[in-house]
Amino acid sequence: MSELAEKPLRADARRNREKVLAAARKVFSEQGVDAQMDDVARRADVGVGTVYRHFPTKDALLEALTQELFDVLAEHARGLLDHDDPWEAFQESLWFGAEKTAGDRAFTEIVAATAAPIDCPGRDELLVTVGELMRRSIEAGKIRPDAVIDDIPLVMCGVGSASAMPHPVPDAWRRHLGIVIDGLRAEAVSAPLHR
Amino acid sequence: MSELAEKPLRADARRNREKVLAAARKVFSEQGVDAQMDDVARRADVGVGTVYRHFPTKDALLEALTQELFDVLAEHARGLLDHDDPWEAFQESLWFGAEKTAGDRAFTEIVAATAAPIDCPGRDELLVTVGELMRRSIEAGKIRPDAVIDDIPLVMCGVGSASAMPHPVPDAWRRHLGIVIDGLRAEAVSAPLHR
Amino acid sequence: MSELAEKPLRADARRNREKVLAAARKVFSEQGVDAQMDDVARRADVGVGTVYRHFPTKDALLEALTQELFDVLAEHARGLLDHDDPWEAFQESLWFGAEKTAGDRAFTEIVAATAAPIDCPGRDELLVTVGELMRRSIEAGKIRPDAVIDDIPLVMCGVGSASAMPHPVPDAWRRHLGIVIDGLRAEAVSAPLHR
Amino acid sequence: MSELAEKPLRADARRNREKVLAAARKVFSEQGVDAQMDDVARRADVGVGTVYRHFPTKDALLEALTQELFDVLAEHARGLLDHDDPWEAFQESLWFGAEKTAGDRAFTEIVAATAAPIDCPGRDELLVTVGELMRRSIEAGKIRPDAVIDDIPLVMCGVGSASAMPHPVPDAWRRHLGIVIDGLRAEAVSAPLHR
DNA sequence: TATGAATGAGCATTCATTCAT
DNA sequence: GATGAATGAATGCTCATTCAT
Repeated sequence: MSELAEKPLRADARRNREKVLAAARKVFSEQGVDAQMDDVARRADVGVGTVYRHFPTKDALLEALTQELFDVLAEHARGLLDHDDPWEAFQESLWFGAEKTAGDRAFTEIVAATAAPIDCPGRDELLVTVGELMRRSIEAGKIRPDAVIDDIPLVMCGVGSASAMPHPVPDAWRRHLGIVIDGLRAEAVSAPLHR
Repeated sequence: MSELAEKPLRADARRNREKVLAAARKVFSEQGVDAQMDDVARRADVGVGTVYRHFPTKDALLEALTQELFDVLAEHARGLLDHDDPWEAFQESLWFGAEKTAGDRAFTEIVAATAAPIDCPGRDELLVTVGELMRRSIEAGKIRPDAVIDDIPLVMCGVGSASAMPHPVPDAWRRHLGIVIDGLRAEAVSAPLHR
Repeated sequence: MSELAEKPLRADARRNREKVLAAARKVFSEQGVDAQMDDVARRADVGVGTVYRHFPTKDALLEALTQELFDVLAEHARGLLDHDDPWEAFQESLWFGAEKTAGDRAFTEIVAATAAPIDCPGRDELLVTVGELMRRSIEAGKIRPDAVIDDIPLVMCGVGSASAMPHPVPDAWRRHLGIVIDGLRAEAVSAPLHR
Repeated sequence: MSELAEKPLRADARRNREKVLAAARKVFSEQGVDAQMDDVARRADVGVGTVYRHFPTKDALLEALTQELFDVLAEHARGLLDHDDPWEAFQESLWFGAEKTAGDRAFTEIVAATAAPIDCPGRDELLVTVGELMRRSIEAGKIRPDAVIDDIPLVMCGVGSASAMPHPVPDAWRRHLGIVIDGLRAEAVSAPLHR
């Protein structure tokens, strides 16, 4: 925890790193991964050079952003492992993830792997944790037994795409998630999946 | 069908147009909208000029591709309007659409509006028809009454993204669609949507 | 007249050649040398191939056009050699040339050599003839003795540019030519040229 | 001079901007407006990107070049407004303009409007000033009373074309201008212009 | 260290010319 | 011969990344 310490980073440097990340979050979330590094720099009110000092490539920046988001989600999900009701916890993990994610164009593009194949470290960790909540919910008879964790990312693509629809409907992603959750309930099974 | 008659097009021209369309279908579906026109030309085994003769801009080509797909789906959906069981018909329209669409990167990017705002004429027509099937299914008590047609495109984004996942699971999209359909059933309602 | 005969050319072929020339005249004179071969073909109501059958390259076509014009001018100038008053004849040759030439963008570009260095056969012949009229006028004491034939082409550039001015003034070229002619008079000499 | 202050521009940036302008001046003046941006960059010994950083489009660069030239001419002409003898001043403005302009292919093409309709801000200002010198000269009985300012640009086309003639004669443009000036004298009038 | 100017490979598009029908 | 579709080199412009100040 301290051995690894990657140079404490001067105070102003850390501040700049944060400014860049914040700007990048906004810019990429609004314009998608095709947004330009110059835009990020401008939004952060620093020179491009500074952006590159902290993140060696555009992909690295995107990865940091993605990682950061996955970390927040994973952290939250881990907290839910202590929840009494796994089904409640599972749902909450989805709602939380959707909330953080809906309307983030870059994130959606990356998750849909539509964008360049950026490594999503943190993704797997999140999925493992949510997968555990899922397993418990299945065990508790709340989720259909044939559901698997890989079903979840696709849901998130739907959620993410909501805000980009031609005629965006507010809360469209909430409707979507609601439907999917209902479809995941044990009672919902009409036929085994993968017909 | 005959009134508009846009010049019958010489036999070889039509053949090339088809070659270009086929190549574009492959290239864009594999690499997404960022694929290059030169790639399309190479794949079609023609010069770029030929691609441009048939489609004045890259966007026009993409639009043609999209339109074409929507047309197939709309046509199919229209045929389903005659089906006895609207719920069966509705499901079939989704399965058909998903089948045609799953794994098509460009289409997914466009539908998720992640890509440049390409006009999707045909999209609305498809939605109107599927919307009608939906309405009838609701009336027949098969689909939850709070479902709306705008819920569908989000599903398709999930379907489309399936093949692009880091560790693609075969039939992932089928599982996804199965779950969503179960979530759309009238019996599935657990709480009104849009909590 | 017959020995040289470059293949009599079938009637329809000759007709096509004329159609192409007429179209090219219009198109290039309106749009300048950057006009496209396809435009010429469309205006002539033939395929590009036909244009190329008669003129192997764009430059050849442009050259034919230019030649044709120079021929008309030279022919006219030759006729003026018989005129009694060389000064009258000289002026007439200029007015005639200007009339034929004013407003012809391509011709002006070529004469101003602004355009690709197209060979102007015929140009020299014209200049020789007009030069002779000039010489006689000088001899007759009408034109300033220090004038030379090379002064004339520059005048024609001014004439040609008139119609392309931002706010074209009708008859602008006539005013220009009038001024220059007055400047060429023997009485006009204020100081030797080429100060 | 200070209010508009368009960012002082770093020393190296200004230097490069000058290098680009100088290169562009040479390249376009030699090869005309069809010269390539890459050529300009190569001549300036910078990357194309640098050219584009300073001038967003080729047209903008051409416009800057043109503007710059017009500014020099207008400035010079304005200085001549103080001259005692308007006729001397008028002539001087023409000689000065011709000197700066002769042999500049791009400028000639633009002035002859042969090239794409580039805005020539500055052109009007120059003409207004020279027009004033002209008016005064007419008033002073030195220039023919029927001359107008619009007669001047045509002269300049002749001047500009001189260096591009097939067999360029040194000082050809001087001869041309000398003739025209003589034609503009009040004594030169033989018949009203625009016969 | 921060800045933003410089770089140049990359890509969409045009158009003279060729050639199959 | 005529047609117009096919070709592909050429060209303007972009943007991730580097580097001088």
